[in-house]
Amino acid sequence: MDREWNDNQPIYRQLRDRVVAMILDGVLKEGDPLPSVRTVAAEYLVNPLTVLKGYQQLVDEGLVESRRGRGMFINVGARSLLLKGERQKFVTDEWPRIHETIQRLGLSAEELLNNDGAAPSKTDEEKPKP
Amino acid sequence: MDREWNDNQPIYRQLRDRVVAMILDGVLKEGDPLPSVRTVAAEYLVNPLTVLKGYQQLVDEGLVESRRGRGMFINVGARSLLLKGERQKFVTDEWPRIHETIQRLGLSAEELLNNDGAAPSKTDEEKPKP
DNA sequence: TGCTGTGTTATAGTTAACTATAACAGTAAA
DNA sequence: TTTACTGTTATAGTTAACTATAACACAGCA
Repeated sequence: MDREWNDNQPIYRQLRDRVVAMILDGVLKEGDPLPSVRTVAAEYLVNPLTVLKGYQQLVDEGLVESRRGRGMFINVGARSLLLKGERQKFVTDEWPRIHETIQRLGLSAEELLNNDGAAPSKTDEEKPKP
Repeated sequence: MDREWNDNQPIYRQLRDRVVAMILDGVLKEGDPLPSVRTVAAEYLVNPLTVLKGYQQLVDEGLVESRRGRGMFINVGARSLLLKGERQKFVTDEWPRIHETIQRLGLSAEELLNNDGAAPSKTDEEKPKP
């Protein structure tokens, strides 16, 4: 049903990324509680410690506050903090490599960015480098 | 000096990806020998077994042929085989996730395409979702 | 108080990735 | 043959990620 887990990345980081995505998408707002460690562990058939590790990462980043006995809650300013940090990280760390790959494969970055997830255009199959 | 290794991915797969990139870029052509296992291991301060594992992957993909005592050589048709396979993999497996991230961060195509690794443009810092 | 839900810590075991060290096996050239 | 490269296999140890199981600590509510 769900695409579940990606083999390229440790689960705890994928968990962290999901929460980040939910904050950016506005699904989780400041003050909202995160789904409990045990709940998530049960739902995704994962060890509670793995979930905790992902959540701890969020605490370390100042995005989430942990209150023993109560739960974990989104901090105020979490979203704007993320918009700065994640943009920075993406643009300087990830995009350059991605862009390189796109060019190497002879794909058009423009086309990919404008397509809303539609099928890729099937242009030249062979295009030997000069 | 070099960006060396990326922590998100096992070294042997990064090695595999580098060779793939060299093939796509035409740095390594059909029939060319790969740099020897021991050479690479020494140059990158990595265990020979790790290099071998990366190379074996290429053999399994039919991109490279191993000749005991001689070396490892790029197969004929390796590049065109890659152009098909890697494009497919990128467009269907990797790009959707990337595209999602870009939209989530509210990044624009312009921003990404114009920057050649320069500083990101500082547009709207806050842009709450509806 | 007792119960149930939170986060947290402790202990211990498995697997994949990586490492060190060494030996084996084939090719080619001096 | 000897030397010096190749790829390959064997043995064994470390670390990070993940797992199972259990207990501890705190909050809130009946």
